[in-house]
Amino acid sequence: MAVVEKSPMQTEHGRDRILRVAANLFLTKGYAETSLRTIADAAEMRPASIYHHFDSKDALLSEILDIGMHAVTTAFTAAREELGSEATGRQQLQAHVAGHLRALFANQAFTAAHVTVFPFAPADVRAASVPQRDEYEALWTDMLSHIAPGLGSDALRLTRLALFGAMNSAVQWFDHTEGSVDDLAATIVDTLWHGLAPRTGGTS
Amino acid sequence: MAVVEKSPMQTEHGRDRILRVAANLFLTKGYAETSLRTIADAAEMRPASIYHHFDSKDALLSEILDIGMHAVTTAFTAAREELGSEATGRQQLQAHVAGHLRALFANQAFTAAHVTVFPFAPADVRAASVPQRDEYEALWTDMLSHIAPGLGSDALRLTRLALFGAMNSAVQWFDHTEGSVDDLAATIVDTLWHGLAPRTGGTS
DNA sequence: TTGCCAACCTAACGATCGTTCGGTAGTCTG
DNA sequence: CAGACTACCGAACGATCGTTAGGTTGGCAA
Repeated sequence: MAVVEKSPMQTEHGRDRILRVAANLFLTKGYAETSLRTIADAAEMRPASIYHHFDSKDALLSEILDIGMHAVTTAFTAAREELGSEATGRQQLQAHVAGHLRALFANQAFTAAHVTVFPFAPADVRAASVPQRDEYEALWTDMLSHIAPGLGSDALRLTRLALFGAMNSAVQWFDHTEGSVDDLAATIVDTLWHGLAPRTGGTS
Repeated sequence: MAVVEKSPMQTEHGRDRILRVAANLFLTKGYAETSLRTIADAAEMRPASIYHHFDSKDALLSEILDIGMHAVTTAFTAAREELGSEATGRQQLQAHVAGHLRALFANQAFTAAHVTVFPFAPADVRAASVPQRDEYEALWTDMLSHIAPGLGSDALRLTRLALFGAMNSAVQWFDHTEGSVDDLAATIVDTLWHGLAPRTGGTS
């Protein structure tokens, strides 16, 4: 599996280590703001050594974005296949939100980098990632249009963007070692499903 | 009567022009990715001239962020004062969403820069903007907690983040010269207010 | 043992960065 | 007219950037 599931042990070597520390630095400091010398320091190497594993700084970022988008796409299709055909719309939504969140927390820097780093990535790198991003976006749009068929195209887009805004920001404040990711998913879905309108006769 | 429009005409000079072109460049290309030479080119100046108006590149960014946050904060309080005390929760929400959106489209680069540029701004600049950001965030949290008193603190935060995600992303796809900003606000509020659940039979 | 190759190193390259210094026009004041 | 001030400019500074050239090392294969 390309998905990084190793714990960040000191035993990690070479290529994988570069990828992990670079992803974290790109996420927290930004792409242009992170120099190869900083990456090399964090990976306990010299800058030149990075070029033994990657063609360029751009290629390194490109691979990081690939890993991240692959992780969430895999999570999405896995959630879909685990759902029975009799699942309600809300159950489908919750399964996919939980899948996205789990992928987000399991591969933090790789997936989260898409939110913050992508917009400012060099044009070449950005262009290479666009098809994967569009594909993932389409998966969500498709699912949402099925479970909420009454929504217009603007409302559909806004719902997706609002949902992504809530999910992706969670990585910045939610402590997944304390709280349950499934509970978080339930809260997100619950809020989005019922809306803000005063509940007339809700249970619990 | 003299025309007092301050549209971004070619007649714009010096300081204001630097601010506007820099804000647009920071928004589209990123802070570190935009050099002072690029800004100077866009403002039809030489790089050294910028230092006649601003102490440093950081100071320039700091002022841009200030302008943007001031615009949305002003829009928020203006919307609140225009509301009568008998306004429903939904009317309050809609007025503030419309205010935020109008401020966003009127000062595009300045306000939008907060979304994309702020996270990677130099630590000093970021620290200087944090209080204003927190203040604006608190305005929304406070309002949301009043119009949806049933929400827990996590749900409240998620609602705010989802709302911001929807509103702030609009700047990237909504054409405010064609569609009405008020209609957009209505769509956002409608979606968030009623939720995704199949509507039972309520009137508009 | 010899040869090879992946992994890493030191040292330096040219380019670009933010910034500074010392000017020069134009305009307003007295 | 002299002086001051605003707005801008040309040219350069040191620092840092991504990148490359040319080693050195250790382990495995034959």
